[in-house]
This record gives sequence, structure tokens and C-alpha cells, in this order.
Amino acid sequence: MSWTDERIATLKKLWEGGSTASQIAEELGGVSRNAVIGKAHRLGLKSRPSPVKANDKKKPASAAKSKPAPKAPPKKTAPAAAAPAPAPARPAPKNSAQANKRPPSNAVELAATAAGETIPKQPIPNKNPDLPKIVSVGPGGFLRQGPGDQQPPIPPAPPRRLVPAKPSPEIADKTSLLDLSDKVCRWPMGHPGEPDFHFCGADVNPGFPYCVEHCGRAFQAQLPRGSRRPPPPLPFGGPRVR
DNA sequence: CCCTGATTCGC
DNA sequence: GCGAATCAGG
Repeated sequence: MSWTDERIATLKKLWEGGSTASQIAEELGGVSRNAVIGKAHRLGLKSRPSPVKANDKKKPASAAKSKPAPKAPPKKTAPAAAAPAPAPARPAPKNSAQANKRPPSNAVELAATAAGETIPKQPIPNKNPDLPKIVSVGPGGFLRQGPGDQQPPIPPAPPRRLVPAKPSPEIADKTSLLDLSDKVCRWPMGHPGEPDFHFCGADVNPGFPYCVEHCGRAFQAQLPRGSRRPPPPLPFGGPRVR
């Protein structure tokens, strides 16, 4: 198998999406886990939480045995030991949203809450920890939910605009499958090609290809270039289950 | 043992 | 550029 543009795109998507190299290799087919990792590094995308590289401790106080890695070559090794890059520990999506509650599937819930309780017309700065932070209400009535809204972003809310989050280019034009129509939610469930692959099928949010709930997942507030948060909502049904 | 990603190096 | 072999941590 060769690395076609499409396969590279899939690799990037899955890699940045947090899939493991094994999962990606299985998804692509015809390549090994090592091939995926090698390719990923060659592409420049790299460094996801790796077990072997988790540590990078500093010894500010007791720096007694800090050595520039003597690196005893057991058999083969290039001596070229460049100065270790400073490599500031990357922001690390410490977003406690994960542990905080459950990330997705809140649109309907929030809507229900909003309907039953009094919603302030103007967002109150920071006085109401009980109510979830509501950014704005979409045209269809669903609540817009920015990627970082589970925990409010630290800096002042940057300007946002809605962009369609295309679930997958592969299944985007498979409307001929099953009985999709403009009346039912086209949100894919599961993985294409698998026996249990299907679409949501719920009543659509008028004007949208998805139901209200999936509109909340498909259309998300996009943060400015600088402050995007990579961790995308798990694609489709999440990681493969086999 | 299993898993993970990182790295090396012959091709 | 590719990826098997190898390394090393969890």
C-alpha cells in the first residue's frame, strides 16, 4: 500500500483525533502500526502522550546528576547528540471537562433546562455556576456549544463564527444509502462498511440535515486560529469496537 | 505478557 | 520515503 493523499488525510485526522497507531493502521489497512507511526512522524505531526516519553522532570534544587546523556551505544548509534530542544510542555488539554461531566450529548439536556428554568437574557458574567454557560442559540433552536465551553475559556471570549463540521468526506455523499431524506437526521452512527452502520434517522432540526441533538455536534463555534482546541468530538461512534 | 509511541537504520 | 526492528514506559 502506498500513502495516497486520501490515506494521509485519514492518518492525520485519526492521529490528531487521538486514535492510537494501531487503530489507525487497522482503519487504513495494509499498513502496520509502525508504518503509521513512521509516517506520522515524517509528516511532522507527532508527540502525543507516549508512555515512554512521559517524563521530563527538572531538578532545579538538587541537580547533581544531570548529564547530557552519555548515551552508551550498545551496538549501533549515531553519536550526533544535538542539544535537546527546550520544548515547552505543550498546553495539554487539561480541560477538566472530560472529568467534569460527560462531554457530548448535552444539547437536548441543556435545552430542556433552558425551557424549564429562567434563562437570563444577557449572559451573566460569572455569578451562576449552576447554569451551564450558554454562548448563543442557533437558528434552529439548538444551543451552540464551543469546543472549550465545558469549562469557560480563560481569556475573554474570542469572536466566533459557525462552521460546518463535516463528519466524514467518505460518507458525506452516501445519501443513497438506506432511506435518507431531508426529513431524517443524517448523522452517521458507527463506521461505514460495518454491519451496524446506520444513520440517526430522527426528525431533523428544520433547516438542518441533522436532528437538534446532532446539530449541536455538527455545528460548533470555531475559535480563532491561535486558540483552537484539537480534541474533536469523537468521530462517529468513537473508537472502533471490535 | 499486553499495550503504547519513539527511534533507528537498511532498503 | 518507507517500515521492520528495536527500545522503553505503562
